[in-house]
This record gives sequence, C-alpha cells and structure tokens, in this order.
Amino acid sequence: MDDKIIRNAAAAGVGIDEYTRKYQDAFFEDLKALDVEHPEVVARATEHIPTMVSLIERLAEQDIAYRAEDGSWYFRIARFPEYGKLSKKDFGGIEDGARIDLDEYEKDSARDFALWKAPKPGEHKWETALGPGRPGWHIECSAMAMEFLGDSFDLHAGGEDLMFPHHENEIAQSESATHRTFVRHWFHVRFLLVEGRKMSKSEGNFYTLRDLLLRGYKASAIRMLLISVPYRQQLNFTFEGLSAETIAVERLRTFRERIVNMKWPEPSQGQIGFDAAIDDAAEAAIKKFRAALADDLNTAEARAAIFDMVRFVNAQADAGKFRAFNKHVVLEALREFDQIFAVLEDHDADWTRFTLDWAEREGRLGEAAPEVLATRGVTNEKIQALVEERDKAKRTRNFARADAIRNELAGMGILLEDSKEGTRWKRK
RNA sequence: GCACCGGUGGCGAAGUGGCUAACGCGCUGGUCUGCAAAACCAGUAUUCGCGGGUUCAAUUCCCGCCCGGUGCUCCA
Repeated sequence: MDDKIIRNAAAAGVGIDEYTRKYQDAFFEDLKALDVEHPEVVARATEHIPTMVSLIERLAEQDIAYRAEDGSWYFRIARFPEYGKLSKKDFGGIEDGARIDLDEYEKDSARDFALWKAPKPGEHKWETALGPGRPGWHIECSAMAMEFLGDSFDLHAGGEDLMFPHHENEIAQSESATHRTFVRHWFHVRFLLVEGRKMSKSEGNFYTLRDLLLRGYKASAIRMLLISVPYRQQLNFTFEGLSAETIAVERLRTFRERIVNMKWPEPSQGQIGFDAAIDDAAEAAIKKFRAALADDLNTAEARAAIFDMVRFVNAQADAGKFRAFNKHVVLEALREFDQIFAVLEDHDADWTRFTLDWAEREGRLGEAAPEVLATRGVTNEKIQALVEERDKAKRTRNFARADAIRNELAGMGILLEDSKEGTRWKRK
C-alpha cells in the first residue's frame, strides 16, 4: 500500500481495493495473453493485516521491533548481523548516523526500516494492537509469503531492483522472527533493454503488451522473445527481434502441422514402423531440453535443442525416411517443449481481437496499425470461401485469377501454402 | 564516486582453459513449385569491447581502461 495508491484511491473516491482491482485485472489479462498460468493464490495485502501485525509482535517480543514516538514501528537492523548477505553488501564500514534525514530522527539507526507506519492525518488506517496505521512495504511480503508457504520455502522471485533493500529486509524480518532460513533460492530477473536502451517513458521507448499487440505483433512472438534469453541475462528487446521470433514460432508450428497431418508411410509386413535415427534425435532433444532447463533455467539452450531436432527431422522427412511411428517421440518432444514455452497453440488472433475491442472501449483504436485493423471482421468462413475459389481457378489453370485472390487474402493478413494435401492458410 | 552484473557474427544470443565458437533471424546461391509459400542443402565470426598479465595454451582466469545496466536516498 504505497502513498501513491492511497492518494489516487482517495482522489477517485474509492477504496484501495476497488482502485487496485482494475490494475490487477488488466495485469492478469496480459499474463493470459502471454500464456502465463494464473497463480493458485493471489494474496492482497489489505486482507492480511492481522498476519502482519502478529509478525511484528513476534519481533517486538525480542526487542527487534521497536515503537517510535509517532507510533510507527521500526526494525532494529543492529540485531540482524547477516544483514546484506543477499545483495552482497557490506555495511560494516558505514557509520551510524553519518547521514540522517530530518524526518528520520525518531529511528534508533538511520538504516532501520519501517514495519508499521503511523497514520498521517486523513490517511486510510487500520486499528490494531500496534496502534493505528498501515503496514510497511516489506512486512506485507514476509507475512503473506509465510502464511501461504510456511516459514521456509524454496523460491522467491522478483526484479533485480528489489534485491536491496526489499528482499534484504524481508530476510531480516522473517529470519529474526522464525530463526529459520526464509528462502532457499532467490530468483532475480534482469530488466530488459529496448532497442539497446533502458525502457523509460522519457526515452519514448516504453511499450505495454497492448501497445505491441495493437502494432500487429503477436503475443506468441513476444513470449518467445522474452523467453529466448536466460533470466539472468539482460535481454535487448527489439522490433527486429520480435519479427524474427514471429517467424521462428511459425516455423515450429508449421513443423508440428507437418508431423501431425502428413500421411507418413505405415509399416508393411515384417517392417519396423519407425526410423531409428529420427527417434534417437527426438529423444536426444528431450534430454538436452531438460538438462538445459535444469541448469539454472537456460532457456536459450533449451530452445536450441528443439530447433536442432526440427532441422534434423525435416531433413529426414524430405529424404523420405519419416515413418508413421516416428510421430510419437517427435510429438512428445514438442509437447515437452511447449509445456514450458507455450507458443505452439495459436491464440494470437484471439488476443489481437481482444486488444482491439479494449482499444475501442478506451477510445484508442486510432493507435492500431492499419493492417491490424484490416484483420477485424475477417472470418474463417470468408477466408475459406476465397481459398476454395482460388483452388478452383488453379485447377482450370487460371493462374491470373488465382494470384489475384492470393493478393486479396494477403491484404487481409492471410498467407497461403499449397501442398499435395491441399491449400493451407494462416494469419500473418 | 562505490558495489554488483554484462560487452561474442548484420541483429538477438549460448558456451568453454585446448576439440568444426551452439541456436534463432537475416543475407547469398541451389533443390522443390505454374509462380509463390513451406521445407531442405551449401555458404556467411581465422574470431569473442580495448590494453596488459598468468599459462605449454585464454573468448574463457587476473589487473587496468572504455561502454551499457542495476543498486547505493525516500517510496512501493
């Protein structure tokens, strides 16, 4: 509950809960577009005040938390010698009180941080055993995490900017209260760059997911780009990269289509129904994929394993070596890959439509790229009818008419692929 | 200024004390096709920011410099 939320909610004349709900909903919609699973539990700070209060009380019993003149409660950092262990900071040399702000004089030490904040006049507050006020930022996370996951748990994630002071403070509070290891593995993702520079509104390179969808980029391509670089690495997010990933995703989808839909030779009497080299390659890909993810989530290597397989299997298939029974392992490899990468199922058109509808409600339809707007109202039936008409023209060798229809469809963002099995189409 | 992380082909990026420096995209040529698309094949970094050092051997380890990012104050 930061000052800004409290202020803006008050200005809008609504409660904190109602005010934040809108942003929470938009956030989860975006995650859904990117095929990120919805969390099993979504914890909201306003619903867990008593847990926070009792955690502070536990610290107060040990004199680690103390009450200042104004009714705020602070954490006594001097009582947690390991402070700084996560962010590898050494506070030994810092003189206490060397640099102290005017409004911090109530603290015993400048570095002590707030656990509970006394209310300023007119501010939203909770009446608790600690006195009136609201929780400090760090205590929210410690209290809720331990309430749902226990005193000690495996993974805690966050952006690299939160390592200090937020996560450091979480450790200090939690471990002081429980005398147990709070988190076994910290998972800090690095900020991305946009076109080689940091993303910021003042740089003019600040894009939301919806901005990108309105520009015509696909949700799957965005996901693929974000995932293509290991989380510890600083990803350079570029439009060129997005276009590249669009094509890479398309290649994987086309490959799966090919494996699923082609009529591969069935074994005849006395023959085995699979090519051993293909099965071996698929199994090797699965192994390499798992090993890469097990190695600190090396998504770049994991993804390379799948492309290695795709190239090999395509080549073998072109050479006529693919057999019906090879399908099983190859598709299993794709399934395993997609369980993590989640780009093979094509929901892109749905999310683009969703975003266009949203933009219309917000009066921002003008921000959509013309080719994105052109896809509105292009139904599958309409496409199918044109595709069939073109096939007819092709059969009568009326190539001029066939090409005209192909161009017309291209204008609607539809790409055609002719094959022995008939014409396939896909949204560009 | 200090601390931590990074700087690899046209772009994104993996990786390692010594084996042909992955993978994706792009580009060039070829196969296939009515033409395309898809797919495949071949080629595309004598070289891993710059300078020095350690070593039989460094892109990989150490030191310095340059560049980028994050933190170092409040707030979340």
